[in-house]
Amino acid sequence: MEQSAPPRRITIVDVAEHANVSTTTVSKVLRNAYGVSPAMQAKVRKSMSDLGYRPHAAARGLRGRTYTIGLMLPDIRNPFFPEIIDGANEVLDATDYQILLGPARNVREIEHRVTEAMIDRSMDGLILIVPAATPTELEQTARAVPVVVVARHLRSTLLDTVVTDDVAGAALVVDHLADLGHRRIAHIAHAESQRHLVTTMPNTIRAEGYRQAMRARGLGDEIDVVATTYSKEGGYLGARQLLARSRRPTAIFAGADIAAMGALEAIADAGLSVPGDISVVGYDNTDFAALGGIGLTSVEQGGRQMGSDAARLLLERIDDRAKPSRLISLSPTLVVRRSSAPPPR
Amino acid sequence: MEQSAPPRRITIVDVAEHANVSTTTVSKVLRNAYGVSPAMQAKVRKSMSDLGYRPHAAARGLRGRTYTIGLMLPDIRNPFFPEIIDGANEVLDATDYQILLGPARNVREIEHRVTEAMIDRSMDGLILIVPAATPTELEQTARAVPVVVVARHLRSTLLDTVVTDDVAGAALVVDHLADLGHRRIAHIAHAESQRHLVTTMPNTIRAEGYRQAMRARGLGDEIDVVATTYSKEGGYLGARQLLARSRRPTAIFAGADIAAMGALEAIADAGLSVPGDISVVGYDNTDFAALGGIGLTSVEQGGRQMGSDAARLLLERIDDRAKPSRLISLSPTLVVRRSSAPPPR
DNA sequence: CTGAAAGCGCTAACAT
DNA sequence: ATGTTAGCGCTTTCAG
Repeated sequence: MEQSAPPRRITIVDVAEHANVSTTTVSKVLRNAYGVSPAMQAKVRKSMSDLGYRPHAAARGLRGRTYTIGLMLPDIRNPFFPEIIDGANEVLDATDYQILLGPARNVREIEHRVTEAMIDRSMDGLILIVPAATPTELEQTARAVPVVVVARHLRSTLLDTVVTDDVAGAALVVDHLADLGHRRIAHIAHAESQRHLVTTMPNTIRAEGYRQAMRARGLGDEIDVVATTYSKEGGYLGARQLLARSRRPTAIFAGADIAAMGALEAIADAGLSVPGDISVVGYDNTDFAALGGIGLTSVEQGGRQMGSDAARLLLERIDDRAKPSRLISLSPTLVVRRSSAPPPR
Repeated sequence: MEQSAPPRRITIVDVAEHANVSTTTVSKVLRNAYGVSPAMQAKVRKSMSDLGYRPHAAARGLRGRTYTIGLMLPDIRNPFFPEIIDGANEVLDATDYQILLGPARNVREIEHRVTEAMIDRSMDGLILIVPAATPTELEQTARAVPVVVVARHLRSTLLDTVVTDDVAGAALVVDHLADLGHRRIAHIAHAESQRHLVTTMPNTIRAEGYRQAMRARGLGDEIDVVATTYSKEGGYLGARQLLARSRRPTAIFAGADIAAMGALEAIADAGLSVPGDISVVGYDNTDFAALGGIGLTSVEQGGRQMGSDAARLLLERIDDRAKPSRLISLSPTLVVRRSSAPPPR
């Protein structure tokens, strides 16, 4: 009942009084700024902990930094993104920066709203995971705040980028399956609604990589792509279409593990076995792929690495907005498990 | 190359000049505050859109609100949480509030750090999903900022709560399996490391509900709980232990769908079939449970509902911090699918 | 109904 | 090496 009024926050002024110094000195200690004697340092720090002082990030932001990094991701249901986030946290944990997540729920408008919200809250930098925005929009954002884009194949002087070589990743899959003797290798893709994004989105590049690799193996006539979405439902529906073909594929390459999950369901529902009747290969090598009975062959992108690289690039750009932009491209590897084997007969 | 200096932000002052009014008026329009004539309203709004003005949330926060709501969740890998988040967004989308997520990575210290970070960024309110903090700590937090706790069985005058009846949920499962003829019904629980939290955490209450229900059905002697974690790995390990029993259970009740997933893997690895050899029931009714081949019987908690209720409670508390606290308790239901059937023979 | 002016907690020139 | 002081963009008394 005693709805005790929220006790007034301890401010820099309280600390200054307690330590008998000026607020400037306290501020300097706070920022580890140059020009404070060790003695002062200690005295001020003592006052801070005595009083239980915590800097007010929002207020700091009005002049300097908020020590906040915004991470936009398309949705929170895709198990690949946590890897990236873990990677980013790995480097940020050691700093004063705090990550806050903004999921875009796979809607362009929401992505836009979230991104603006982050800027309006004066975050120090943004990590954008597979954003659906146009390159122009992204550069616009990058003009307002340091930005690192993850998993979009674009290059700009205004922002840094971290990607994996999706063409190579798709080729790994096709080559692996072709080496096993498969010819009818189908691909479940994520449909791209934005026409101008075709050259920069990982899903379209993965599909294109699949086509190239098929041709390179002399399997151009067997190219078979169904475009749904990278989701359990998408994989399920895609696989159902493929299984209904008169000449059924002997192998399915799903553009994402989460879609492979759906495909596995559809295959089971159809009374077929993996890999006996049909091989399945995923992409992302999420922990689900590794687990027990499934044993999904999948492409490892190095999500943690992408995340930590992104965080590092961002920190460096925050410290020096003028530094030349960088593009980090990681090479994928294939992790072979039980879901891929030679075709039947 | 033209590292054009980030164009200065449009502020309330620019708008005021453009509209030939004072900043006060602009501020009032911004907040829909009382005492501005319709004419003024229109004029100011026009200037705002002409200039592309966007309020600086961080600056607003220094005096009033930031229109930001922080949502802390234990981890982003559990597929149940997105439901809650969707529910919360459902009500918040219509407002000026923006949700930002802070994952705690299942570590108490990180949860604490995240929560403080949200307060320091002067968020207007916090939604805490299954926090691991003690009731005292939670009340402490609630003194600093409006708080709604989701999925902890606690009652406090300082904060609002949304829960489901976990005792009833566990009973639904036990009764269903017992009705099918099962006697050796085992439970995979999430171990509680914090002793004092035993009475308020959903996992412990679910386990206790299981015990009660078993006794009520005269199956007290068959009670069998393995405590691992609510995760794929936890379910896998738990099921392996259970399958190794000399008298193997004929049914497994996993405290969360994600653990049930692991259990299903372990059962498949052991060469057993579901539900032929063993029945499996989950909790949370995540979309994974519904999908295709799996068809997992599971307890529906109404995650979306929990999320939207939480958001509503929070908005109301933000508007009136003195209003009496409320506890919303939802009743779970059982969704029966193919993974549960009568025991063998 | 509208405006002037004093902060919110902190940083960054600019003194001293 | 330390202190004074003017803002950052906005809200909010308090006058008019």
